[in-house]
Amino acid sequence: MQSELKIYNSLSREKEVFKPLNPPFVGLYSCGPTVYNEVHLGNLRTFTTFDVVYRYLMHIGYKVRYVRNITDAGHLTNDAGEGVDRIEERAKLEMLEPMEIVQKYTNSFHEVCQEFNILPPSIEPTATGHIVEQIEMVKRIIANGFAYEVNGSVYFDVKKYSEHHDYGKLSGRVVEELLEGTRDLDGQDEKRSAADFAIWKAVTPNHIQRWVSPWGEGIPGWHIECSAMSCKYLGKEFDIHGGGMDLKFPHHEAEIAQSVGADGIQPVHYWMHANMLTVNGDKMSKSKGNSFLPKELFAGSHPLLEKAYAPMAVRFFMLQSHYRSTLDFSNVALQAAEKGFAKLINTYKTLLALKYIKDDAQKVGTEITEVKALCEEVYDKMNDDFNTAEAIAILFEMSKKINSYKEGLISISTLDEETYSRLYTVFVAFIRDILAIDKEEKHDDGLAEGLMGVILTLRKDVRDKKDWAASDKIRDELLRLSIQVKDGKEGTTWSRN
RNA sequence: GGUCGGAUGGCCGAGUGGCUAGGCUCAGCUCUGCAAAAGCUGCUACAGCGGUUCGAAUCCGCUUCCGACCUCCA
Repeated sequence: MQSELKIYNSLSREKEVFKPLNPPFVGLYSCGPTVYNEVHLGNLRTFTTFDVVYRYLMHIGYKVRYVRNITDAGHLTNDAGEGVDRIEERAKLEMLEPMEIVQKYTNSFHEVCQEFNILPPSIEPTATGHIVEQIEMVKRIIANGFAYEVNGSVYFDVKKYSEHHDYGKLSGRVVEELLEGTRDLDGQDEKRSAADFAIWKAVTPNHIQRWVSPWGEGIPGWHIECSAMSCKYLGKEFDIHGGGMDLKFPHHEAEIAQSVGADGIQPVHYWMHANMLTVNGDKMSKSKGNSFLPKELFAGSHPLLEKAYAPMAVRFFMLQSHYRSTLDFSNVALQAAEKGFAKLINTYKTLLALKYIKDDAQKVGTEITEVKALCEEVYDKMNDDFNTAEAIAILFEMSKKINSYKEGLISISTLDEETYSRLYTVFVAFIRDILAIDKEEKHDDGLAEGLMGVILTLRKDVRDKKDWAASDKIRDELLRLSIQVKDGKEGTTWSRN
């Protein structure tokens, strides 16, 4: 590949050439789910985005340590005392221990990831497993004078911090406005300013999740876990931090402040933010009631869904847009993607079965140049801030070539061996390792293969006798079982619809 | 209200100061006993109004509309 990898950095609002701190190693952190509930399709878009980032970085030769956390400590929905702890709320609802809730939805999350072909990260740390690290970090922030304790809770002092550092630089907030924007909420009196946020929170006696700290029993603040865990596993300074756009403020902004407040070092070199999945133009979210679960999608069991969709078709649908654009979900869009996806996968299978025939007499320079160019362009597109949409467009160009070789419309010998092998390698790598859309659906054992072999042999007999009625009857009946028979020049093949 | 982002052909969705996005749909053709698949051809768009420029959909300004964040959120 000729081009350098460029990443759009939310911090600078520009695409920057990616320069890792310690090549060939790359530290990648992305915010994982809070496991009080099932993840929905919108959540999955972000995880898919960073899965592709992870896969691509590895593909181009980096040794990546990918850390994606699990938030399993409950956090109050606001700092002002009357906030709800969603994990405990859920625990009461399901009459389970908070840790049972956490385990249940962690398991479910992992299952969904697997179906979506999302790789497990290198390290998947939990917030509750790192209480000590979080407490230590809070101590360091207090020691540096950027936090204060009130009634067993510790708050980050945004005003104090902003006297020395730029709070709001990631999300484009103006500190003065944040500090002025005090809304008179009850129970907010503990905080010196409305902009301050809890990094340790005292809990009421009936709260189930609780840990001992120097400030009494309580729970860690939401933002501190990512700071503490990224620091522990990737260092005080690391390469890439990702997450959904909706985490930019306050979560990521707070992370920067905490890390700088504790250690005086800007933690992240490249901030990446994945945009939202929308439904009829509105952000998909649980509170808006327009979200659905992956399992509903795969089963087609939701009023918004006209039919069931295969996980890989949905993954492809997401990858057909750029991660920084919003992507609008709709049945027509998904069905269009489904067809394009099937086309690409058919080409992939064709390619795996294709045989290269070397014949130097048939070589055509323009064909070789064209195919070589495609192989380079597809990397150029990915190097341009992981533009999967454009990369997929190139794959479709390659697809036309590959199908033409198969159909004999273009002789495969127009390519020299090196170019053909390059095409093969690149196409397979993109489908299988980078976009990772080749996961076969769970089907039966080899029985179908065997039965179809028998049926097609018998059908060939009647076809040889030009008994088209019998031949078509077999084909029509199989079609009713969603099996498509294709009579090609090289014999008959079949596929599931 | 503040901050930021977006408006692209029948639909989805990239991108860009002048050169084909791509997919889906539709029409036609080739191939085929017929289908399916595949290939080819056609359909040429960038919200509106100004400005900069030899040239803008792409840069600047204004207008309209939409969204995100500002509270838990991927």
